[in-house]
Amino acid sequence: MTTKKQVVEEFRCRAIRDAALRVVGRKGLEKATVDDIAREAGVAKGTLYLYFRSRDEIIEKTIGAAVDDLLARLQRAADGAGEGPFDEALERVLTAEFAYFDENRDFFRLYFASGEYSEDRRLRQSRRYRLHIDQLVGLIESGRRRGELKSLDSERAAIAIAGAARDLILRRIHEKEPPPPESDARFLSEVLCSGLAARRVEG
Amino acid sequence: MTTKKQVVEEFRCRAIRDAALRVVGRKGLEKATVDDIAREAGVAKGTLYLYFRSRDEIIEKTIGAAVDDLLARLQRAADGAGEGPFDEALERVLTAEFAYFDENRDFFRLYFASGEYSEDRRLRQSRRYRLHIDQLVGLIESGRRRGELKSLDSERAAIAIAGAARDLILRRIHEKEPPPPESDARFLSEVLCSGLAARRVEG
Amino acid sequence: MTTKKQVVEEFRCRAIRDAALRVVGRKGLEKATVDDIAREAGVAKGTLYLYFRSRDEIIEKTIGAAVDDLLARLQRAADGAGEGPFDEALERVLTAEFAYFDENRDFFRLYFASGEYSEDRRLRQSRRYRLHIDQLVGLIESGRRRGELKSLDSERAAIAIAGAARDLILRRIHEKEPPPPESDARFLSEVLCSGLAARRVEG
Amino acid sequence: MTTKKQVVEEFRCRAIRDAALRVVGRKGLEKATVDDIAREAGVAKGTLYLYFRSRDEIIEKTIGAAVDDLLARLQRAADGAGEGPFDEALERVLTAEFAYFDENRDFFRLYFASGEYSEDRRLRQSRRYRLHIDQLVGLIESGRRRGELKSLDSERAAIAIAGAARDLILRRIHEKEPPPPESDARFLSEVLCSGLAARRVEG
DNA sequence: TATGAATGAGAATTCATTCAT
DNA sequence: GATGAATGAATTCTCATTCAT
Repeated sequence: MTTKKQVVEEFRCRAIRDAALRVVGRKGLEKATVDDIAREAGVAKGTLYLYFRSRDEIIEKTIGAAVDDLLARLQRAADGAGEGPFDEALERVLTAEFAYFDENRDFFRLYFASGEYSEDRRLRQSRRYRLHIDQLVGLIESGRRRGELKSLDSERAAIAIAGAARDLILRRIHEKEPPPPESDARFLSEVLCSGLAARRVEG
Repeated sequence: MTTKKQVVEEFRCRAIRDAALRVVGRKGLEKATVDDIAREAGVAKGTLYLYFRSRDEIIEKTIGAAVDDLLARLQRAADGAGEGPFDEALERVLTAEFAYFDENRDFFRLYFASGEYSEDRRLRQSRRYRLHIDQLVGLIESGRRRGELKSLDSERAAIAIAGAARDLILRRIHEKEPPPPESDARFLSEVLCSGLAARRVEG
Repeated sequence: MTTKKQVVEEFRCRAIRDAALRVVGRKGLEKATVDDIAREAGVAKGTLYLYFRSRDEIIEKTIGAAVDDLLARLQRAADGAGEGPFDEALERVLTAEFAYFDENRDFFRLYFASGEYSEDRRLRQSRRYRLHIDQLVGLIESGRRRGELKSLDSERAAIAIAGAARDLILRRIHEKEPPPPESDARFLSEVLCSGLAARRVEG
Repeated sequence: MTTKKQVVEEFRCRAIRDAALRVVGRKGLEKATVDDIAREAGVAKGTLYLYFRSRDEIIEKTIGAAVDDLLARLQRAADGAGEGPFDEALERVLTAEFAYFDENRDFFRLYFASGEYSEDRRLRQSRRYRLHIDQLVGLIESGRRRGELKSLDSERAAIAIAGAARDLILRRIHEKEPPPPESDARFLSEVLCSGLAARRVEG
């Protein structure tokens, strides 16, 4: 059973993480101070330490929860696309990803900031990146099983897709008026599926 | 004429930047202290301030010089590939990029770290990113002029290529025994040129 | 209403200023470090920064508060002397000034130290000096209105009085056994009122 | 005999002191760095240490030489006035003092800065202040011997005169268009000789 | 539980002094 | 003698963490 205590605890934790997300989005990962987060959350500094062991844990869990959230969305997009052809499924997943970043610039900044090197953090975060990659691998594998795709190293392909998407997101963020998410998603999906090369009739 | 003083100055600056590069690679962008850098460079803390105005300037210039170095290498790879077919030129550029990161794990870490969000820093660094993108745009445009490539938004394509390469580099770094640079380069070049989809005879 | 928080804040600020006063008295204006002041105040260094923005602000406010304190005392002395003859009023003001410095050697040192040249500091402090001068001008003007004094440039006179008093204070500080404040006050008051010249019957 | 070496040495020392005087006048006693002084003097930093043992010695000797210079001028003014009546002699000395400061704003700043508290410095400088006071004492005593002045504590009087003059100088410095030196000198001389009080026929 | 004042280790920066050239 | 690059101790300021209320 979930006690009232646990409910309150979870509520507070989320409020703090949300505040941290906003502050990190605004000031960057290392520049976000515990003071900033407490003020943004509307609680006293000491309170943070009732729910988290350290500043690092706040940052860690904030990034973790945000990435989990993104992955869940992408998963839903991929799942819903379960049976359709690969290129449409991919397009849908990418659209979900682009749209998510458009809605969450703060999150985006944090997401990229989280790439900042730190041996410890990277190791702890890499599990999430793996999940993201595994989603894409699953999508590719299922396309291959249906004969839609070439036989290829699906993990390498997944990584390439994730990276290409990431940089397109970066561009979207910097642009005053980014194209609709669907546009970038279709573009990338097409390049990836049919390539850049002009079609030649296969001998 | 280049005076002796200027030579010494440039030499010292480079030594300090090299030290900073190693320290940042080891400890991360924000964790690298002025003490660390001085110790690594084998000079006194005050000496750093003879050549740089502040810690921030050291970091800035270190990243800048390293990225310039990479871009110059990539440019050489692309230039040398001037006349060849697009897929080979792309492969050569990507090989150069992958090889560079293999040789410079420290730099790699710094390069990704430099993605850390900071409005100021990002803006100042973005010029270099643009140069990288422009290189790829040039490559694509020349492929298109020769009729090798479809008509497409070459900037979007360049960004996607850069991102895909970046994440493959990431994987290389994490792997104990990454495949040779040529392998990843050929893989990505092929995916990008001819797409993931199984070949179907058109119409 | 004055909240408890404000009371505590004011109390702490005063304690820090008092500590700063002692340290500056002991070590001089520029030699007084933040560490010194914190130690003297019996608080941690960081605490100072909860109440003051910078070392400079501590010094500034410390001098300012001390001078305000002196001016208030002198004003009380001058006010109390409101109706009496000029020479007695002046004597009372000077006695108050001398006595104040006797009680506050530290302050005295700081007061003179505050003369240290610094365009900014001087300008900010000059308001207080003006108040001091204005007090004396008021005293002189009221003496003139009562026909006790010659018609003269009362501001120049006030400045001369302030300066003369200052240097007598300096001497008091250096002497092992200075004469009672009343003695110097009477001396200066007499010189200023009736002059150094032997009396001649005016033809 | 004065060797060439000594001539060069004295020349260099003076050049450095002059530079120090200007820098201190511009930046204040504690803010004037060895770098500043060397740059102003047009020599290398190390050179300063060939002629002075430390920064402190430079400051010390600079102040000392400047004050000696002033005292010599005042002495000349007082000497020249040897036989005249006291009030005229005093007026001449004060005129010389005011004029000197008008010509040397940098010096003035330094002179006041030198009042900055520092037990050591004060003691070393006090000899010069004594000389200044002794000059005035001499002037007063000679006036008394001629029956021009009341019988009074001539040292106290000398100190009061010095202080009054100092603050009038301060005012001159701050004013855009100070009155001619003679004006302030006459004013102060008159106040001091015949007092502020309206003349009453002595019963 | 919640608070927020206090802490103090740690970071960046300055500058008097030295010393190899 | 003269130089000025190099030094590193000393200084100011920041901020994660604690703890008495």
